[in-house]
Amino acid sequence: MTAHHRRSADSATAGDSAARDEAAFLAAYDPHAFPAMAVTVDIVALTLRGGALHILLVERGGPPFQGAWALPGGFVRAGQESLDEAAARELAEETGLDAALLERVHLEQLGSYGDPGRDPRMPVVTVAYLAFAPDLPEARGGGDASAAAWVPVADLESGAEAERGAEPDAARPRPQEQGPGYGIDGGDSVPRPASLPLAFDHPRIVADALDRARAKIEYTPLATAFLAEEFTIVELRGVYESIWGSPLHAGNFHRKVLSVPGFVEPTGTTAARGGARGGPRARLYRAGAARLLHPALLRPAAPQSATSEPRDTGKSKKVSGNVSGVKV
Amino acid sequence: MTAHHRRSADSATAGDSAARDEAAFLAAYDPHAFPAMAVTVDIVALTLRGGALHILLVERGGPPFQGAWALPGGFVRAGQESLDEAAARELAEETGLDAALLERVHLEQLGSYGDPGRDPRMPVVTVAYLAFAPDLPEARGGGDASAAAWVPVADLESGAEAERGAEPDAARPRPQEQGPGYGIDGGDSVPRPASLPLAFDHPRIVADALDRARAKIEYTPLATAFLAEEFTIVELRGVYESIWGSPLHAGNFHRKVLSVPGFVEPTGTTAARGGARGGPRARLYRAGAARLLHPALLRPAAPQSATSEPRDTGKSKKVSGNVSGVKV
DNA sequence: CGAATAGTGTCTATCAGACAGTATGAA
DNA sequence: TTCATACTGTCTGATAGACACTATTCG
Repeated sequence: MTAHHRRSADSATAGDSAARDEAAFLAAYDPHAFPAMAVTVDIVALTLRGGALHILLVERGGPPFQGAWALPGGFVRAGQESLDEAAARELAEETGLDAALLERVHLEQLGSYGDPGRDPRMPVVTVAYLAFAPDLPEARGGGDASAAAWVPVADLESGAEAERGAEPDAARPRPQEQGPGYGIDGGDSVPRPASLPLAFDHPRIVADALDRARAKIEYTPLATAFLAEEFTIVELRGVYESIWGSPLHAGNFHRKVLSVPGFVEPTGTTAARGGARGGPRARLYRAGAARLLHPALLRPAAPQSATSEPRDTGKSKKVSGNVSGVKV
Repeated sequence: MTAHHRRSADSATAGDSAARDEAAFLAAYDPHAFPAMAVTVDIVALTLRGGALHILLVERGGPPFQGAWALPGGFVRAGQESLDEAAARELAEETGLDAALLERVHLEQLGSYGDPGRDPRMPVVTVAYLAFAPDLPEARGGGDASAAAWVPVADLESGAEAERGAEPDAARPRPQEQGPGYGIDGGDSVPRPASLPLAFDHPRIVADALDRARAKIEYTPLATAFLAEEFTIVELRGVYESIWGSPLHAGNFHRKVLSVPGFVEPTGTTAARGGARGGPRARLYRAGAARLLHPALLRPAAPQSATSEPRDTGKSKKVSGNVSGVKV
């Protein structure tokens, strides 16, 4: 990490190795001796609206990829903020949330992307972040002309109507109540590239983010980050079904959640109403203290194709072997 | 991500929004309109030597942190290589391996670190990588004066004798055959910062890498990356015991490994000799085709402290909430 | 031979999933 | 009253872990 390497930096002070005073070294130090490139953060912010998984996107106002959708993000303020801080700042700017609501958002680093040519203008490394948010008010955009909107994730992965327009949320048939909320990508777990025209390499970042999200709610209680402070087990099941894209057995899910220590804790109260067409009032729960689920809530096994190769979080490859399609 | 943001870039061509020709846009484009910072890759390369987990480190030849150990790494060649390629290149340079051996190394991205002040010279973002390697020949160093060596991970996490010297592998009591190889950090899963003086924020990177490694071998067959092409079940168990730091039940482990489809496949041959002090010749196996283990080989449950909070891979936090000690 | 080791059989507690059953409350 | 719904009971198959046992081979 950093610049501890014998190349440019240390060789610049090569004959100077006896200088024990690091302060003096740093005072005489020339930061421009290092190669530099642009560093940005990009946020894959997910939320549930009307039982369907949505992602926060912005519309590009200028080239390249003018008119296409892109992940919200921006430059890291070098030397002034950490990567985590930059991501939190960008998310706040883009959503227009106040501190109270942002408090409930889960934000974690997803990975970095730096292929040459991923931005046609110049070399850029982006550090992608993944955010889980409860249902938020409409995005306000960054304050200038660019539009920010919550877009159904299904529109990104369902190939079809993506081509025609890609207008903000309001301009398309909102899947507000489209029956059960599950069905992100039909359930097959092989990550497909997004088909709605996303700028840059954002399709891959989104695909990686969804993989991570699907895996993360297996062994952490982060599914609760999509819900209000108090929620019912049925609502929690809806989160899993929306993100995994497949229905779960109501009874078994209920018992399983209650059996995992620290996952949820009862509030003692019940929902104001029963189900839409009758039924008892569901009990309300809060998120528990556990940071990890033991035992985990494993996804229903994907229809495995002999040699399993379903979910995987994080890119990986064999070094210098053109294995698995990654050129080295 | 990238530089799709309304700040410097797009505003530089603000009145120009009718310019549909992206080629023309890019020709007239000034890359220096973007803020830039240094980007490096750092490698946490792990291997097993004599039943103990080792990490590849280099000794710093100049300030800052002169004389301290650091992770091998270097600058990303902006625009010329991907992050993965940069990591593979640095690993090859540092280990002096030829392509044939590098072929067997597993390399994956770990995460990025960019706190302000992590390098006293200037702002640097590093993209950390995690590598699993079979027992490799002695590191050769980068070709110049800096020393590169495989250091027992126990020396980093065991507080004690770390202070006194931190010489390369040969200069200290080699734990070549120190009984069973398990015992990285005594078994408690709370990640402690490394105590051998590592430069920069490398202690945290190493801690994150070990967490990732311990989790990764649970649900992937990557433990085989630490072994030769053909191996016995007992050797495979040694990998798990060394990385998890606790002994496993030999019989149950044996049956479990063979029951996971695609984990290992028999070669039909047996080892040349039986155990050191007698016993049948063990059968030899190759790595199978599976990329994920189904079901997974879960770690023995850590002695949980009521509200479990053991293993966790990947940094995470609540936005703008000073929760979990991460300052925002 | 004696002892250590590779590998297997068996028992038990736990867990996931299927199914059925009960009580509640909106229409 | 009807019927969808929240929640619980029970059974079955799979799995993890503990223990015992056999067979092999080095010293």
